[in-house]
Amino acid sequence: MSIAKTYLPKEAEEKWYKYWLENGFFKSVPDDREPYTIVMPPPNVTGVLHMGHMLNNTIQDVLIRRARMKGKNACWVPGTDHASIATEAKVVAMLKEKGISKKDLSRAEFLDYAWEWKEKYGGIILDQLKKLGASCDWDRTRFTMDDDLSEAVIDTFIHLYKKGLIYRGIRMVNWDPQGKTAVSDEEVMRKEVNQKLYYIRYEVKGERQKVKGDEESLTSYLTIATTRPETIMADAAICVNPNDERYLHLHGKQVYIPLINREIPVILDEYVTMDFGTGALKVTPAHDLNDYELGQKHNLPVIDILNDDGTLNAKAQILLGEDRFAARKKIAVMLEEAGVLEKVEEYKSQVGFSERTNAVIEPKLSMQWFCKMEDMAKPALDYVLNGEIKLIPEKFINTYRHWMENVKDWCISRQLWWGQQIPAYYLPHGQYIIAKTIEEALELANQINTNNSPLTINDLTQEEDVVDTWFSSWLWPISVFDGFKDPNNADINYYYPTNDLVTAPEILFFWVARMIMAGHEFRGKMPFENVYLTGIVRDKQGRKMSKSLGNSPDPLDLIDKYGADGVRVGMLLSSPAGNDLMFDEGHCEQGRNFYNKVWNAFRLVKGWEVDDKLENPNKVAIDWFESRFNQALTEIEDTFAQYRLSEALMATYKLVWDDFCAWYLEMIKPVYLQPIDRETHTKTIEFFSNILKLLHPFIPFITEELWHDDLFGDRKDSDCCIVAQLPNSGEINTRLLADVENVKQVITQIRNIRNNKQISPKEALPLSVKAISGVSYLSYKEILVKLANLSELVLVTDKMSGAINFLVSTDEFYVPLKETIDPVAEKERLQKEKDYLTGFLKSVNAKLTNEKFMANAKPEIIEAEQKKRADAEAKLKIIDEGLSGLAG
RNA sequence: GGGAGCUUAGCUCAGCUGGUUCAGAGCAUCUGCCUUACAAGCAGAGGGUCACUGGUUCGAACCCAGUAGCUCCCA
Repeated sequence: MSIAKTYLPKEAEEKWYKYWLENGFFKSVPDDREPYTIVMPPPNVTGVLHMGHMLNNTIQDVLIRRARMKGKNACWVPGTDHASIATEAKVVAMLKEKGISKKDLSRAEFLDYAWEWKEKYGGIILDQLKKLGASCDWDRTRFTMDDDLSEAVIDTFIHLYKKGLIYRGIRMVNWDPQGKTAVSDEEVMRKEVNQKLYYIRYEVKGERQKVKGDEESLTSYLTIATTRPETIMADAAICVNPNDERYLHLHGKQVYIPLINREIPVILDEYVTMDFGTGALKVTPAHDLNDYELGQKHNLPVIDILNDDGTLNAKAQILLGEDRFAARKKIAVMLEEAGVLEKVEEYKSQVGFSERTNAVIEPKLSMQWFCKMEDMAKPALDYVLNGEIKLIPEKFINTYRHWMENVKDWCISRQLWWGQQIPAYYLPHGQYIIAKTIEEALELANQINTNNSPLTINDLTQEEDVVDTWFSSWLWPISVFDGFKDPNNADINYYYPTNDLVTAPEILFFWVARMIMAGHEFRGKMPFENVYLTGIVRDKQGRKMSKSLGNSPDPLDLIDKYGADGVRVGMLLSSPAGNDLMFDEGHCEQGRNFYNKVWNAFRLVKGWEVDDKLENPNKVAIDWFESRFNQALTEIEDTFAQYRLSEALMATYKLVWDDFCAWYLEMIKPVYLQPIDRETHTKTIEFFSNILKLLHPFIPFITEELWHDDLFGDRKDSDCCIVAQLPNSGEINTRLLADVENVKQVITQIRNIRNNKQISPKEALPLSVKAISGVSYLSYKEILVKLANLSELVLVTDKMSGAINFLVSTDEFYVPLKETIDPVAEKERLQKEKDYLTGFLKSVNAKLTNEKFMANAKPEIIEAEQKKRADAEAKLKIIDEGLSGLAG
């Protein structure tokens, strides 16, 4: 079988992914092996693959493939979450296109449409992950609204309610007027926005008569500054700081709200910042969290002038039905016309946006369901603080702790239909029963029913709201293994707790923390051991990649262009844990170049003819690479253990490109068209096979493709790289490794001489060595002769004059050339080196003659310094000889 | 306003408990090569007052304090 000149990723990717699936290599069932489990953070069903998913899932796939190759029973559970707000918004939009309004549909009808939508589009993102090579156990694919998972959500709700951890109450919530639902604090993104600060005059009651001239007008008006003039109709008071001398005369007064002339009091509270705006704050309890608290304190009425969709209602008295932002513009004009708009300033402030719909969040008072967090947060914090759960990188522990120590109750209700409907049933008089079914609720209701006639099902109405999507996903590591339905089943007992969770720091709180809480609450165990936090994928300018900015490449296009393997390498190359990744297509190119290198190295080896009569001239090279490979294996193992994936990849990259391709293959490569000996050939194939294994987690497709080449002999169907076992590290001959480093330096020096003197690589050069370091260069003669193209290598004991010379370690090398060397330049070079060494020796001596150093430094440090001194002295001696030789 | 973190080569980042020959890598750059595995390549080379200022120490990129700039989180 011959091999193509270039690797064609597309074909290989389709072929091998299919092959892996057919052979069930991704599947996992509990057995005697040690499990290694990852649950995929379920992407949104509405989502399409973006760069963040690419990074996240590449990392998971590398971890899972590696575990599989280490003999563990690797299980990667995929799935999606139902994303209630986002999905509902999509479905509403789709219906709108069909000319259907959600209002005209019953809940059941709407849900039918939603499920239809989910069946059609919900699997797209998972299919896209397959293109990346994700080796998930697809048979385990779960969706947060699957029957079993939904049942788990309802059971959990009931469980927590019974424990007193769920309650209903009026609270100021983050209202999304577009999604028409409350969202949690964590779903509000704050952004700095250019706004306007309106200065509005409120007339002071009983001061009107005095108006004459500017000075007096100061007492007849009170000016406030606000960014939200459309809410003045909801004002309940004006608040000033009691220490503010400017307003002493207003204490106890009343003012009139402009335009509607409603009378409100001036109240005093130190909460008000005197130097912000005018120092007078309009208090609007219904439309601002801080104002609400202030209102509670001062017993102010709550006047809510906004409808659920953000338009003004009858309580506003004016601008009825106008959207809040339209109303803002209009009221500014009205205020201006009324002569009460003093000025308008540009102002930057933080505004909350809904993460799901991007609508500006409206603080709104409403009846919502809450989950108490304090008791659950405590143990969840402990898992992380005592190290049972490791956050990688550790710097996130602080953030985690800060959040858990200041946790607020979780608003879990959403005014939507897509999701699990809250199992609360209202009785005619407003009491409610929490029960799994309406029948159960009815039974319970009749137990407390004081009426003579028993209640019927028709008397009960179920709560309209659904629970927050996170109230499903916090159960994910348990529910995907049916840990609620069947708490003692084989899967949950085997796979739980899972090993690693790979996710983004942005959801450390509202997902990771809550999973830990749920894990503790429902299993008494943490849900995972390690949390690997990836960074945000940003563009070259450091901007977060997003659809709206249009700065994100389509991952599938990238795969098309560079191959899945290339993109995987590209994602991993510059992504240390927890650090943002400045994505650059150049990295994917580097990835492609890398697997291309592997491909070509393979072509070289494959092209060799074997001659059984030949002796093996490459024993040293083989021994060296074997040691080097084992050394690299240890390093790679170590970096993986620390979850430094980009470093592990780089170490592998260098082992393959530098050590194997650039050095080893060059050392053993036969002269063109000449055959190679059997032993070297066999060994090299063995090395190559190990390299493929080591590379597989990073570049699974090309390694599988090469694995099946007949160079490796016949393979059974099940003999695949994906399930091959990683080699164990063998002996490392450190002496040999160190010697070869010297030999490589010698070769580099000679190549340098060629470069400088314009000598062709084809012209063989003689080399003499005066060695005192103990390296036996003759044992590396084959390598030196071949890679430096030497005509001879001789050991000498005397200095050679008139030859180009260089030092490696403390050994002196001479290349006699016909061409005479320039004594001036040579002298300069030696003098420079001498100056440097003299300085260096001086600093070493300074340490060694320093009593405190000798007293405090560890013995091995002192020893090292002594060796430095000896080496420097030896080198100086050689250089001095060279200098005096030139002088003479 | 509160909290956390960052600042090392042109770029992206390593640098473990302060101490191996003078701070490392990859990419990019420069020089020379179409040397029959690979120009998606080969062989070389250059490039850093470790943000700044002080302090601790025999010794500081690393520890401490302050300054400046940046990022994130919370309000």
